[in-house]
Amino acid sequence: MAGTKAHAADAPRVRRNREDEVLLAAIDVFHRKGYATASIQDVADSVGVLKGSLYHYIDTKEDLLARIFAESDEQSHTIMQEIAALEITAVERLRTFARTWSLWYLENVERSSLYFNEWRHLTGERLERIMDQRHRYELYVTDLIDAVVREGEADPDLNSRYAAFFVLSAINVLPSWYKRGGPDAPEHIAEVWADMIVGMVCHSEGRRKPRSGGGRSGT
Amino acid sequence: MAGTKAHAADAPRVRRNREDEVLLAAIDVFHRKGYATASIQDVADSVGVLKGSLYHYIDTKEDLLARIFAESDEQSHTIMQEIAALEITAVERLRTFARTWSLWYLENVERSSLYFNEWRHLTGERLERIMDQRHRYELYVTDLIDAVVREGEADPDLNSRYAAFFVLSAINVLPSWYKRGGPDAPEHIAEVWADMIVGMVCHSEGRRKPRSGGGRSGT
DNA sequence: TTGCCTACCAAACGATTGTCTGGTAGGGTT
DNA sequence: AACCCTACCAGACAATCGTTTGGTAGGCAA
Repeated sequence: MAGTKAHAADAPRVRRNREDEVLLAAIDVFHRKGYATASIQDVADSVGVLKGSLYHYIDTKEDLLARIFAESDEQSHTIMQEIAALEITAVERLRTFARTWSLWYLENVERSSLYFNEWRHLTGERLERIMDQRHRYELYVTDLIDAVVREGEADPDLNSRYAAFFVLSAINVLPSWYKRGGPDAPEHIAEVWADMIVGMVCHSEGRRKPRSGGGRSGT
Repeated sequence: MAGTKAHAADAPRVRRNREDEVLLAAIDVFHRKGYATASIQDVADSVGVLKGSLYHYIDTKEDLLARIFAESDEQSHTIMQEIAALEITAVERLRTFARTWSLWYLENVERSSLYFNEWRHLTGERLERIMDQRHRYELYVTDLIDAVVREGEADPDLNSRYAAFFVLSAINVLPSWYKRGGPDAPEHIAEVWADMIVGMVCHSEGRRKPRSGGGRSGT
């Protein structure tokens, strides 16, 4: 209960684990200046430490970026599992996917902006892993939309691959528009976004059924 | 007819104006490596010139980026005027906007990718001009969607600002997905994209009318 | 022929970069 | 008291960066 490292728990309460502090500072700095433009110096300044000292916690600058991404990957994996566990219609699954995901992006603007804008700066195996992850997302959404079509809730002529791109685009760009402290709560925006996405997929030429009352419906 | 500079016309026909050559090389290099990561050296290598020699054509590295953007701005301004000149329904205007714009992005992937990914690296007045332009686009699309609502082709409860974001997102992200030489022609993709966008805006709760036969319809 | 202008080379500049090395203060363990 | 380990400092490292300067080959005009 006192944390994994016993002696670290005695440090002043206000200071979290220094390693986390470095990660958080890096997220902020990389988000504001861009990974390539931001320097290790900037991150060190933000933490309040000489730049050389950072190498006590990280191996390289790219390693710092990769670690941020790893955290994001972890959290997104959790979200995906939660959605997968729900027993609901394909349409409702799509809606849940859109809403949950939009909300997460809105609540983690910096992290998700980094994920979309700076992934090019990874190299080798780490780059491949990111691109794999991205590809799996596309497939997941494509399958989801195919399922919606199979349920008869969308136009059978809908190109599910394109539709998936469209849906992902709309969600992914959220963090680049959103400014914190706007008039609308993130929850509200996420709801609207989910509506638009489901509407876009399901609008098919007059074939739409009324929205099933929130519960599940038989296939 | 021999070009603006008489003596330049005698240069080997295969070599275009060197200034254009520099711009094209910069577009390619900045697109591949990112503005911050790419060096003036890289651009010079691509042109086949020492890096110092580039400063015969440009003032600074940022100036080079800004000049690329200026070209893009010019072309987009032309497109906007062409669309504005058409006398068509708001829905068809939206569709035309989406189709034309999508197509332009698909045919100018490098240029438009730069426009979306590297605009942060401009400073001062040039940055402000870009952000102004961006803002004007949002307003234009918002107004367009309001017009669609006023025509009764979309749900009156539709939040036109959000819908505009959504539409712009979907279009803007196109160049980051598209790979040249894929199975589908850019024209086809643009058509599909326009359909999805119009569908998303117009799907409003069963109020949709059949698509007006391509011509104009009275208000 | 003389002179100018364009287009480029060759070489250097100061600044900044990511990273490494060696040292050390201080708390914890033995 | 002796030792070790973590967390950091101080300072240097080579490399790379954008940019500048001075020079020059060659075509064009007078």
